[in-house]
Amino acid sequence: MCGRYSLAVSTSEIESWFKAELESGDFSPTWNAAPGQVLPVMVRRDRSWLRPMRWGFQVAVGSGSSFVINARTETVGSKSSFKHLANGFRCVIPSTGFYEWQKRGGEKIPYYIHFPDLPVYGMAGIYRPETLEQESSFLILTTEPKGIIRSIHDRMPLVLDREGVEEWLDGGMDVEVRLNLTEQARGFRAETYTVSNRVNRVGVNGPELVREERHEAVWTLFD
DNA sequence: CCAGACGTTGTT
DNA sequence: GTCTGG
DNA sequence: CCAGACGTTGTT
DNA sequence: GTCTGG
Repeated sequence: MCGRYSLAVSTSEIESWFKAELESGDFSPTWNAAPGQVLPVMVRRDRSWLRPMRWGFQVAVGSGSSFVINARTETVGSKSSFKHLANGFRCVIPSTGFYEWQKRGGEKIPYYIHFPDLPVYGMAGIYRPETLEQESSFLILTTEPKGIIRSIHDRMPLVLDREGVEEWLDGGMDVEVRLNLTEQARGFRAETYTVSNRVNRVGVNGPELVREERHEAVWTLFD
């Protein structure tokens, strides 16, 4: 699953990597992007835009509702809550790395995961457009973890390189077909290591959050 | 038409 | 609220 | 994702 | 246990 990530680059670097223009506002680099925050998200209209959106939204479930921050790639195209968004409101969330918590005994140990060959990348997402009642908000799609990441957690975000970003945003294909295409292995390295549990506190931020405590491995993401 | 499900984890 | 299944 | 709160009155 | 806030 993906519940925290870093976006440790300036707005202008995001604009240039994604060839997109910021619609409004400004963003500082962050090493602790968390659900509930407003973050830059790429959408495609006439051209590519970076739009401020809130991470997560309420989904009706049972008689009540739940705050959801992820959707499974396996089911996003068929679940009633997400199907319409997956077909019409796809987006890409800029990122420079993400965190996963490994359960070890009763402890949860945070790992930072990033890609040395892909220092900036996108995560596939869907979003709810702005309405009179509610601001725009997004979810991050999750998938089966690949390679070394399997030893940390059983889900991870759907990571997109430049080509993947185009495949996810472009064209008129059915969302199931599109996901199959987007999930094709492309083979780049993932570096993973444990970090300080200071990242647990959403109010804490700074480059020290991604400082390595214990190195685990550099491995191929897709094998 | 109505009834029932509808999201993610992780744990048992 | 909205979709699927019957 | 994690952290932290989680009830009611009435009074200041 | 469950909800809210970040």
